[in-house]
Amino acid sequence: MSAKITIKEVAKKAGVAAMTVSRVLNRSGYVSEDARSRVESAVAELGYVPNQLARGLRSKRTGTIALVVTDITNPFFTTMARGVEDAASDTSNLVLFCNTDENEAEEQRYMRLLIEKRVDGVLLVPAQAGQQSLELAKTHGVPVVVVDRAVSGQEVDVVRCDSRDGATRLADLLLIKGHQHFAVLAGHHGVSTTDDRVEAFVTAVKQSNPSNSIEVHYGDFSVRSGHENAKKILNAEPRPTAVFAANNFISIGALQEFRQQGISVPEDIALVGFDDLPAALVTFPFLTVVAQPAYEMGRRAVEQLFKRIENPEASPEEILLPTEIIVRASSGNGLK
Amino acid sequence: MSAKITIKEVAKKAGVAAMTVSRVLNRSGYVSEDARSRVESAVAELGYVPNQLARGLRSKRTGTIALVVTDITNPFFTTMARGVEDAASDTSNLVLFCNTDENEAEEQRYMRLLIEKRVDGVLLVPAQAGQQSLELAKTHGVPVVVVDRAVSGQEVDVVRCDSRDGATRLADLLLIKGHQHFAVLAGHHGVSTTDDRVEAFVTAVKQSNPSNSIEVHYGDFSVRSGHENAKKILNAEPRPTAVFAANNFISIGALQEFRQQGISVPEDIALVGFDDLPAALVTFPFLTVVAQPAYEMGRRAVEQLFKRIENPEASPEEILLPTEIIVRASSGNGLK
DNA sequence: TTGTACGCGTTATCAC
DNA sequence: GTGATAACGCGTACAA
Repeated sequence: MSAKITIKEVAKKAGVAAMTVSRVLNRSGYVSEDARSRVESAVAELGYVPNQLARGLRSKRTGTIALVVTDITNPFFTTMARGVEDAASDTSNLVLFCNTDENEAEEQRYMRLLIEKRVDGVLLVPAQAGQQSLELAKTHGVPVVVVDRAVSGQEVDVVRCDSRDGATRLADLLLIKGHQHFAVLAGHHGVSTTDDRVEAFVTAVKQSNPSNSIEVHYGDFSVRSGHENAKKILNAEPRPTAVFAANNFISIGALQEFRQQGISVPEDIALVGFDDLPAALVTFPFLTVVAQPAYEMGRRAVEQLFKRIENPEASPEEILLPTEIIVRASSGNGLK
Repeated sequence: MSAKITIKEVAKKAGVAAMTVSRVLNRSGYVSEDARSRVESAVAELGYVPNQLARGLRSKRTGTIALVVTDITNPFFTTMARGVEDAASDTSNLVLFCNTDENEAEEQRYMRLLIEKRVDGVLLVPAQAGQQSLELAKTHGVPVVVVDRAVSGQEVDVVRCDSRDGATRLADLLLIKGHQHFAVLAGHHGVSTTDDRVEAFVTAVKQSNPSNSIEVHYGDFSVRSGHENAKKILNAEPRPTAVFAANNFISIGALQEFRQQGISVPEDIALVGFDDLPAALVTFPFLTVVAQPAYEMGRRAVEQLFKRIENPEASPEEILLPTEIIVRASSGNGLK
């Protein structure tokens, strides 16, 4: 247990000043070849590892960013997290991850902890409006990039997909197949992805034919919510023939509920949703979905964060990534 | 953009010394009610957030731990990560996550970065033997708890499941159904979970009847590996009637391959494996598996890490968590 | 109960 | 090219 080696001991061993060691390590300033090689061997011999705490205290850079999501357990966010970590790793940055469970108080608690840690920046999937957390970050000069969801009235970079467009395409798909009675299994009211998807879907359905019926059930982005709201649909009159689930977990919950009740998809009811399941997790690709490029979203968000860190004064950007509609069995062949 | 507030400014505003502010914040030492309340309002008014870098530099505690896994994208590790984060969050600790992709060089690179950051401890799923990383950590006095996999010849805490026991139970299940020709789709040779599972399975099969046939195909814990090795099985002579996949991804790869080739599971071939898929991700629970308590493993590992941090001299413990065998359709009803 | 001096390990600054 | 010095923001040790 070599007592902790500091830069001074390396300096002494190499016969130079601490400052010279620092210059070698950071490739800053001029150092003679001779001194450089002596420092390098001293570092190797002593097994010296610089202390990032001290470094960060002076240089205001910690080499750490944070990813705040609602639940890493959702494969959409897991994939995003992998993209984030890969991109961060390219520049030797490390990533802290936080789960808010869609809870604003938790989000703010984490934000405070992250500010304490002096992270270089934060990637935030806002639990809801995100106002308070964003203010907090701004007050303390911590760069933030919002991911996946939009926020209103905030000057901040956003990397996300166009939920309206995706929802519209799913609606069109179902309308072409002749459906007239729809249901939407939505997430939390007030979250941009929920509101955008619901609004676009409803609009498309109503524009196609004002006498189409459509019921919207809010809940949250969970399997349980999918179950509960699917149950309500089955008792509705007229019973919807096509259902739009606002995310992957809701789709799965609904599918499970339908199966339990002996309702066949797509024969008895068509089902479409947002967010594809990773190919590695699924043996029957079955659900018709709008797939969002989660991995790419993670990478792009990191790139944008680094740009923001480099240039804090640039005006905020909103980056919209393309989605892809993948038609599979669950949307059916249309009404008979 | 309040310039950065320090403890001194809080002190001045409250009319006390910085030290008193520190005492209030850390609830250490005596502080009069009067001073305390003045400090508290000053903190609130200024929106002061302590600097963990400076704090950690003095106190040798950063409130950060790390989780090093092979791939967060594997739901087994995702679930574990959630357990880790929840447990860490209970005591306001933050978690750094790293993906090694089963690569030892990457593992060591991360370990060095984590030492630089002076994390309080590391939870490590060793890519392979883990020797070098563990030595590195020991040299620098960083506590480590090994998770999911065993390591040999190292004095270190380990939290994992009994792979031998699980593999044996799966073998017994298949043997009772009358199978005589087996195949194992294994992971990397040299990883304890691979070796334990293979060895226990082979032993059980051979002990039951020495004339049973069994072929073992090594690869890695990926869907691709499942595909490739499943292909080899189908060409074998005699063709195995029962297959044991060493983890969830291999199971899925094999299942996909069988389906593509028109082979029915379990009618044509029985399939069992390690690691259940989260209920939230699956609409047909189909695979017969040995399920490991990933979430619990994450929590326990954190607890053990904190114990180790508290008491670095205690002798290392190996904690074995129970597994559960879940019998579903994929193991079939036995040979006709 | 409160305050002062000092040091944690590093880098920015300015001299040589 | 290189080094001495101060400073980053806080907590430990001790004194008052």
